Amino acid sequence: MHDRFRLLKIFATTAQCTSFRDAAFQLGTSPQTISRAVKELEDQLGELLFHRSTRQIQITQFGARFLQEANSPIAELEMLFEHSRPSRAELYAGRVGITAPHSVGRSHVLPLIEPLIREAPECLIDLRLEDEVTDTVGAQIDIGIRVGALRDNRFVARQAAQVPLMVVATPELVRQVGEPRLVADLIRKPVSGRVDRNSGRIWPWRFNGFTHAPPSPRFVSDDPETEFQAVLNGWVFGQIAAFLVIPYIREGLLVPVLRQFEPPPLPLYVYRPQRGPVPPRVRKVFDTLTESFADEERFPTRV
Amino acid sequence: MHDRFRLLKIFATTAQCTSFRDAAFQLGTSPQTISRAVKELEDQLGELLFHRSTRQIQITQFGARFLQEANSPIAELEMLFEHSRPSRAELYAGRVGITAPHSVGRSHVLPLIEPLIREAPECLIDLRLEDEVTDTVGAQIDIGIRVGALRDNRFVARQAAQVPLMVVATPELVRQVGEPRLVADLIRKPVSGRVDRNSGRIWPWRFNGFTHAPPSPRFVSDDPETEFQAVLNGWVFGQIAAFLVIPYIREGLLVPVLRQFEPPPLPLYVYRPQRGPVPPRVRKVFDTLTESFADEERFPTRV
DNA sequence: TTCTTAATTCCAATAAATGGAATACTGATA
DNA sequence: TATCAGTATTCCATTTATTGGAATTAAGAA
Repeated sequence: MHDRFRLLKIFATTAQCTSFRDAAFQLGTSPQTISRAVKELEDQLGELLFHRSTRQIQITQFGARFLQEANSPIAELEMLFEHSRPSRAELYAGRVGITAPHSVGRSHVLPLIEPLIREAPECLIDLRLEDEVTDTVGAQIDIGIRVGALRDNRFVARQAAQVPLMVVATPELVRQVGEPRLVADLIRKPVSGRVDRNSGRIWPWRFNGFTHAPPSPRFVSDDPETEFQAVLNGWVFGQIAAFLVIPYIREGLLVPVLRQFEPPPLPLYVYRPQRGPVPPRVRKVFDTLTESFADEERFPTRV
Repeated sequence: MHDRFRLLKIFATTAQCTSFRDAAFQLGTSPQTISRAVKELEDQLGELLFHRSTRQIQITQFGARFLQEANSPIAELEMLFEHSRPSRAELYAGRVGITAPHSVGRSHVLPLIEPLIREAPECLIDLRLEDEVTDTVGAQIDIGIRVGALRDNRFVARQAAQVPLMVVATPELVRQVGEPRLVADLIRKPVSGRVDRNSGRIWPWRFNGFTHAPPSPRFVSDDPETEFQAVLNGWVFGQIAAFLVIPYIREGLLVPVLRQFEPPPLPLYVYRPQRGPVPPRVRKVFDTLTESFADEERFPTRV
């Protein structure tokens, strides 16, 4: 028996009992175990703890003193484990690190977690917006949100929503340059392009079954929202995530075009690192996020 | 791994290291063990303790806080075991319960342990004088002293000295009634008898190869020293333990008779309960006692 | 890209804990 | 006085846990 804490626990309990048998019953074990544990503790301390006959046990003077000294550490250690395991009041206490792309994070994650902040005020949300996927380990990330395929298999990922890509422009722009009817028509229209921060290359536009690299974009940025702003300004056609454009389409500020060529929607993943236990607060945020993303009201995927 | 203390110890050590491998080396174990222990602790707490990749480990925010909280209990528990194990200064601190017959205890044990009390002032000697052997368990006895055979085998006993039995009387009494030349002569002399407290019967005198029950003792007591006092008073012949009479013989206050029939000396045992560990102070007293009893100066066995 | 090193998992060997049966013993009772 | 009931302890076989080597996976450097 090498578990010092258990040894102490057994000793402390036994000290309150009239026999080893009682102690065994209270601890849900056998008298043999008690006998062995007390003996082991005695050997470790080099002192007798109980005078014992078959009819009675009596704590030693040393044992009584040791019991007094042991009580505090026992209690402290128990507190350490009990207290660290969150109880109702602070079940959700602690930090939850979230990483998300700027586009999703600023406009949607924030509103989504608002009820959560009210419901669990003990919970500190640390939302880091970054489009590059550098959050593998060092960054203290509990939950990640990404649009598109996840290459890393160390995550447990859940597809929470679908993100259609829509080619949009302002009604004015469409009136000026005409509405494209085929993808090939885009060649003659002003279009935007987005630069992949990692590779430095311009992302090709996606369509149903094929891709189309804008040959001569009129505006290029590495930031989706900046690109979107260019579209809103009426400068260019852009292929933009549905959740960004749908509110504007509904208000008539943007019009979608080439809808029959719309590509399969991109998956939106909510994921978390696979290893280690999942604290309740993290699970709570994770569940809240996935539920909220599935809510068409909060996260529109259709016009 | 159920040893919470070890878990904490591993965690605390690892928190100071740059890798699990380092921690394993410091703790004299393998990286597997570290990995498993940290994982186990994480599972018990429901929280991640280290962010870790193959190249670096980084303690979690929760881990850092937990480390702070854990430090005190770890230290306390270590103190409990370290401190309770006596260190130089108070190696001999604590109580030593000794039981001895009145005759031996009052006159000889006290002087024998005198140097010990000076040498180990931390040590509390609790000397209980009782002739009956009732000190089996409840009485907090660490060391016992008995003259004669020990029936109980639960003791580890050491024969520390021999106690010859001598038939003595005052020179005056011998002059008055004549010196006995044969054991049978005792029938016509005044003799003492000692009552066994347990059985209530009078002990027979012992001689070399036979015993002799005093047929008509002139004085009887259940206390050896009272009996001895009667002899000193010149009332009777008595068969008395050598260590009591020798000083008086040397001063000429008593004379031994019938020496050629002297029985084999009784063994004097120093013993201690077999079970449980032997604290240094008990061993110290035990050794001091056995050594002292073997010292002819302190415990005379020959005239 | 490949190479090196670390964390982790798997698995078989080793070590430890467990509880039933037997033993030894105490205190009480007939 | 002898027997009985109840307890601590030891022994031993079974079960359980721990350990470290080998293989796997991954991250950072060259």
